[in-house]
Amino acid sequence: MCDDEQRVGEIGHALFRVARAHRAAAGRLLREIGLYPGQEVMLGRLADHGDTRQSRLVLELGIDPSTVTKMLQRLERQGLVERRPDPVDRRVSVVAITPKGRDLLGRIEDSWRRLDEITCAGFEAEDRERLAALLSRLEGNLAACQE
Amino acid sequence: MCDDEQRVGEIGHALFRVARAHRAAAGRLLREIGLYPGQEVMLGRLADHGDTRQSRLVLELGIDPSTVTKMLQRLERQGLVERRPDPVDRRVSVVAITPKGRDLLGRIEDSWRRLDEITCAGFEAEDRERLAALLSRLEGNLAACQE
DNA sequence: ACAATATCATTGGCCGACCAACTATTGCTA
DNA sequence: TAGCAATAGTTGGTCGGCCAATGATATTGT
Repeated sequence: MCDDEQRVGEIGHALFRVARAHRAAAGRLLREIGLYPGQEVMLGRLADHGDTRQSRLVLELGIDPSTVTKMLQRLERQGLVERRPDPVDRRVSVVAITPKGRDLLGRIEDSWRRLDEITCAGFEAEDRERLAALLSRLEGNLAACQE
Repeated sequence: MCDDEQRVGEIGHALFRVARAHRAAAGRLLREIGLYPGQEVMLGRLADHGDTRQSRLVLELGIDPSTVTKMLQRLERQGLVERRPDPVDRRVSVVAITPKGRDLLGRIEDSWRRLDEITCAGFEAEDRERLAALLSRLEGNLAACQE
C-alpha cells in the first residue's frame, strides 16, 4: 500500500547528480594546478607506492586499461610521470611519479581539503562516518557485479 | 589529539569511486537499449515535461550548454528527440521527445530498477532514506558553490 | 532610434571513461 | 619444441562533461 520503496532510481539519480557536481567542483579547484579531475588520484596513488606496473593501476583504480594508458601519456607529456620498460618482462612498463609531479602533491592535498570542506559543509563527524559507511557498502555492491 | 577529522578526501574519494562504478554499471545496463549513461536522464526529463527550451535543460539538469547541445544532436540523430526553432524567440530551439524515444521509457525505468537493486543490495528502507538525505545535503552544498 | 548588454545556442578543443580490435610478449602444454 | 592460450599495453572510436570563443537574436538603457 504505502510505497515502502522510494521512487525508482531515487538514490541512483541523486548519486549521479552529486557526483557530477563534485567532479565539476574538483575540476575548478584542480584547474589552478593545471590538472584535470582523475589525474590527481593517479598522482596520489603513484606517490604512495613506488614503481608500479600499469596493470596494477588498472586493478587498484578500477579503470579501463586504455584509460590508464591515455592518462599516463598525458601526465608523461607534462613531465609529471615517468614510464620505462621493465627489463625482466618486456611487456610491462613501469610507472613512477617524477620530482615535478611530487611537487604538486601539497597543492593537490590542499585542493582535496578545500573540496571536502565545500562538500561536507555542516557535516559532523557522525554524519561523515555514516556517509562513509554507506558509500563503502555501495562500493562493495557495485564491485560485486563488476565481473 | 585524536583525529576527529577523517583522512583528507575520504568522502570525496569514496564518492569518486562509487560514482564511477555506478556509471559503469549503468552503462552496461543501458547498452542493451542502445543508450549511454546520461542520455536516459535527458529522455526521462523530456518525457515528464513537454516541450522544453535547452536553457531550461541546462538549469534543471545542471550541465553545460555545450553538453546539452551535443547530447541532443546525438539523440536527434537517433530519432529519439526532436528540435525545432521557437517561432517567437528565434534564438531558442524547443526540444521534445519523439514517439520512438517514448518507446524506450519502459526499458529505461527497468534498467533503473535493476541498477538500484544492484547498488542498494542489502539496504533497508531506513538506510535508503539516510543515504538519500545525506546525498541531498551534499548536493545542496555543491550547488551553493556552483556560482 | 541606436548603442551597449544580456541571453541562447553552437563549435572546437580537451579530458576521463568505456569497448573492441590489435600487437607483442610470456607461459603453458601437448 | 612447436603451438596455443593468457597477459600487458596500445590505438581508434564514441560519449558525457567542461571551458573558451563565436554568431545570432533580444532586451535594456540612454
